[in-house]
Amino acid sequence: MREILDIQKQLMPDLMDIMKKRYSILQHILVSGVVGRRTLASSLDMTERVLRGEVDFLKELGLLESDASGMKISESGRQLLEDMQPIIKMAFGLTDLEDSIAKAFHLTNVIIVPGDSDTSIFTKKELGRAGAAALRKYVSKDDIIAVTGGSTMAQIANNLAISSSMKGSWFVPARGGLGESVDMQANTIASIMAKKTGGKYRLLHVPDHLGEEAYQSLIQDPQIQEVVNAVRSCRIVVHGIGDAMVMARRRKVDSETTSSLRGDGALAEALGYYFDRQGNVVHKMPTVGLRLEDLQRVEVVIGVAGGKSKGEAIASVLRHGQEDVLVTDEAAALEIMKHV
Amino acid sequence: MREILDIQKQLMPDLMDIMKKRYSILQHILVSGVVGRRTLASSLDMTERVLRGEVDFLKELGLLESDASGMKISESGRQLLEDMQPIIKMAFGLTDLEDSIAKAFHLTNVIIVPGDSDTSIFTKKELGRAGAAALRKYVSKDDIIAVTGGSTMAQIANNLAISSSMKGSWFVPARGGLGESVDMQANTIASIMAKKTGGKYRLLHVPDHLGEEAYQSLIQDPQIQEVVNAVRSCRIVVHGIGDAMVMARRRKVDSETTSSLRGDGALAEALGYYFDRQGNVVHKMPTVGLRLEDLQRVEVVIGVAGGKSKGEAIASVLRHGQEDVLVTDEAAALEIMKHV
DNA sequence: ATACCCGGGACATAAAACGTCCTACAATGG
DNA sequence: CCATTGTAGGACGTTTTATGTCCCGGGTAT
Repeated sequence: MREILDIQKQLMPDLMDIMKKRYSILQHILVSGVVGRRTLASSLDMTERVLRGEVDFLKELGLLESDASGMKISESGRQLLEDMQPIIKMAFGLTDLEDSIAKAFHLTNVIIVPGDSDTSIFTKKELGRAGAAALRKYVSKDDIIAVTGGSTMAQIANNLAISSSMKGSWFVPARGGLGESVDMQANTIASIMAKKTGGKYRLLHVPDHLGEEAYQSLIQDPQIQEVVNAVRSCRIVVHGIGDAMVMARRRKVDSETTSSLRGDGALAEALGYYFDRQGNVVHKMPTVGLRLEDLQRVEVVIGVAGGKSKGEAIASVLRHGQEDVLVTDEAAALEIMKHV
Repeated sequence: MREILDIQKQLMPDLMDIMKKRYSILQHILVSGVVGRRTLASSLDMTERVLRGEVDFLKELGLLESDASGMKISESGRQLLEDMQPIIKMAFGLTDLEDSIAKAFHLTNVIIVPGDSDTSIFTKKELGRAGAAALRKYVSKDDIIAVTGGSTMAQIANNLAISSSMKGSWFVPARGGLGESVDMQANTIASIMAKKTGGKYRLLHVPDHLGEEAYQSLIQDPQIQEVVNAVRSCRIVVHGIGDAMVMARRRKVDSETTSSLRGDGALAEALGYYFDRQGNVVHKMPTVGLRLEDLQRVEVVIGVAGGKSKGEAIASVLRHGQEDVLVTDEAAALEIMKHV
């Protein structure tokens, strides 16, 4: 049932907008009884002429009638409106959630896919598709795009396709080695994305668990420096968000640091930084690349994460306030709303 | 499930066309493997430029990829196409039926609503809605519209609404008294339609079972003559189609005529004429108004009838070859196709 | 009677769609 | 190896559509 709308959305992204527009016109006319064009236009926040176009169309379809005293809904229009109620609720329930989250955390765009990535592999794939679509929407020619690792990011990479708008783009890992397994590393993701889209890539080969001395000499290396500079001048960042403890375990962080994290109330992880409930940074991984302060200069920061278990973590990162776009799933979104 | 598509068809018929267009483009690309714009355009019967617009759009959406050697479908495009299969079939299965019937009987337009009017009152209402929509589509200012009686026609009248394009129209009964009950009479239907649309009407008051002498003097009456002339100069005819025997019974035709009808193989009735399987007229009701030969001059003849039981009758009338537009239901349409 | 709001006509303008042609490039077949 | 064919994509003038902005005659309520 909902599936059918999701499929149609893929083929005609503006379908929902048109549907909602026409529905709300009819809805307003229904509740108003008889109403005039100008009155209706201002109450719907449309220009008169645009409304007129729609109204003429709806009249063609026999969904509303008009005479010199104004417009009113026809019988078939009323019936249609009634039949549409459940569809509208289904279709725009998530839209309302998106708007709420966007407003609560001052984001420019929120995309929610139905389901729960924790329990459904399909939802996870869908999250990847939506993430890829979001990236495609914001990218422009010759952009530098910094990406992180993780299974969600891997899904996004999976769903990217060759595209002329990304042909000149550079994909780079946002940060160096973070101790992830190879196929989930930022380096891997960046190269896959580049291959899929026809773009180019540069990698940051920074071994994990480097001593301080070796680390210092490494970051002096001109090659490394060049990539790091590219990363810090990126226009777009796409990153995953994780639960702090889960990430610490996955990255085999030593027990001392782990207990320190726990003590500081670390909840979330993103871009190698650990955040507490209030969105404060309580720890950062020792590696090179994009620093949190660089984000202010980055034009588009896209966070992608889903699953009920990650809801609280996502809320923490959002509270830190550097995100522009969030791509998540329904289950996580509902959790996020509990923490506003 | 199908409901949602029907609703969308009502609210955004234009989007459904777009959906079909984009689907068939993807479909063609899928089966062609790699194909070029010009080749595809001719095989889809589109101009190159229009196809190009769509293709650019689909590329934006990541549903297809293109390089110098041609276009091919992307993985998400292939997946989408698969997911859409049932939706397209549900949404446009009837469209294919419509085309087949239109072609078989040389009609300019066929409209099929889902369901079976025999068993579902909802389908019957839907048939009325579709009939009203068809009439609205063909009517222009100050037309004379001749209508017949019957329950289906009554449903059409029900679904008409006030409309500026019909304000100057005249509604007239196609033929005089045919022995139907009052609320299903052509006279009644014509007056209801006029009231609903804001149009005007003239009636033909011809009592049933009139003697030959009285009949002759009646049709000499100037008032009657005037209406009859109006009827015969109508631009649009909307009529029902019935099963011959059912109609004979309903009109209380005497037993002699009934058995003669049976002997002649009368199958269908329309406009007071009885037709056999081949579409030949085998009997006509003795009354005034539109004659079958007048139909040739009528610009738009719209036949409206549904229900599995009427399928064969509809096919008979269609075979007579005077129809331009047919509005029917799925069950009848399937029966009709058995008689091509 | 009057003041107001109505739908709908009109028109200039901005924007989108479209038809048409061209160019550089890849593949294919001799 | 080259000619031929088919490809995407750029360019540009034209047509169609969408939109903003008025205005007018006609109902309606006060």
